[in-house]
Amino acid sequence: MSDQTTLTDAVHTLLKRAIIEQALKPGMRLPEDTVGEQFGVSRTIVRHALVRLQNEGLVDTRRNRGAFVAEPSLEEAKQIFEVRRALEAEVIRLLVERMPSSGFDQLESHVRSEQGVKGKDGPVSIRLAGEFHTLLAELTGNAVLSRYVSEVVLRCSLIMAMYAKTHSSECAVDEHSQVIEAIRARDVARATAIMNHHLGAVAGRAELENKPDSVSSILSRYGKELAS
Amino acid sequence: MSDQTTLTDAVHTLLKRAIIEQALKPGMRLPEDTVGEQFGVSRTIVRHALVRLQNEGLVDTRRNRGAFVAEPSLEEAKQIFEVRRALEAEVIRLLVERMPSSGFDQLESHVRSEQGVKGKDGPVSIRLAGEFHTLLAELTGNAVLSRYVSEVVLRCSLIMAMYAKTHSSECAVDEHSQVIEAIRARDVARATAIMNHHLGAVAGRAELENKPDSVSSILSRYGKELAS
DNA sequence: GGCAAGCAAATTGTATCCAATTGACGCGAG
DNA sequence: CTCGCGTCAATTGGATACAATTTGCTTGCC
Repeated sequence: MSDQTTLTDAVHTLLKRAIIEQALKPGMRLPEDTVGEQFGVSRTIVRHALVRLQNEGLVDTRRNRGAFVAEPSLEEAKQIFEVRRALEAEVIRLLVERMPSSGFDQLESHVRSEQGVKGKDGPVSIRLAGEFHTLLAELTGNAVLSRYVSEVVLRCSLIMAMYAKTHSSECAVDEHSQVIEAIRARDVARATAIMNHHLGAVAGRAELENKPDSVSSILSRYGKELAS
Repeated sequence: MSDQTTLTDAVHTLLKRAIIEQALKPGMRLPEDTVGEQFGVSRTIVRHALVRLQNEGLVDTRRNRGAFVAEPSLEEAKQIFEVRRALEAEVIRLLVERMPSSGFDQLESHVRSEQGVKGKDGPVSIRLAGEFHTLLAELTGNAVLSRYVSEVVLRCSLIMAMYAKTHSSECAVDEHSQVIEAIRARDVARATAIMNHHLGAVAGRAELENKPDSVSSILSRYGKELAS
């Protein structure tokens, strides 16, 4: 997968990183030829990359209008967090049951990386916070689960980019350590509780900000009057 | 989504149906221009559809080699069932909590459809059995969850196509009814237990059939002798 | 008879080209 | 002054053409 280095993969990866690091902000347009000439490839490539990003829920495309960085509505955000909670609970259950031998080392090493950028709210911090969860999922050895977790984590990054003022990474790192410890102690209930609290805090921080809901979701409540 | 009727969507849908109904069997090649001229569209469209199918795990593509209907290994199959169990457990939890008003009617109506084709092991039976689970997921109102369930259900259909002699739909229909009843009674534990048993039976049936494993996975056990 | 090198066919990877749809601007009527 | 309509630029949707890579087969050599 990684060495299957077609141009489409490269563009896809770059765009993905640009989106989750908030270089490309939600709602921003992504014209195919602009992106294409930026990377020095043709529209065909960009198009394929955009199709994949759309499947991952990171961009929305509207027919004959173009692609935009996705703007998840609050409703969508809730759904994503709901799924994420369920998936990560499964991850924890599996890890308590069968954490690979080098697993804890990798996790602790990652947490140290996170602590290394503690305080800075830059893009690196955001990416690392997400990658902790992705790493956790990969350690289950279940590629399907890992892919899904990766997707929802990325979309959550996008949500935080929209609805949270700051990523507040300091509490996250602590909770990451606590999760590791609970898993090491084979305490499913505690690990799940911490994880739920962790995600709940993140989700709550997002929802408390009274950012305007997406336009389409607002108008959908008024559209019925014109439906006849 | 449905009225965004681009050609890519159409081809994607058709190929998907052809695969899960086993008209296209696992391992079968899907050359872009063959498929293209079959549907009367250009390779561009087919390629987009194939990219999407690959993301859904229904086809494998190898660089400069082409696309093949996926042949999930037993390992992959186990992973998919693992994720499916977790996702469907979440579906049940959510439905017990917030089943929409017309939900039970839709479910019972669907089960009646399934009973209508009872006994026939044709493609229709396979599709309906899967759609029950998809419908269940859609009733949660969570589009993300619904999409993931839909994906794993489809991949499970593919797995059954490879590893199970018959789809044995008669027990499935019964268990579907039992799940509905348990949800109606708001009994999460029972509903989950039935669902796990249901999926376990399906998975077990797949593994007990000693169908040949995928070629690469078989040969990997013999390759060592020639490896030097 | 088996094996390696090389050639030819098939298939994908990428770029370019034409057509169709959309949004915006400007003009004129009320 | 505002609203509706027509034209036009911009952008995507789709098809075709060319290049690169792989595969299988043929051929010649050992």
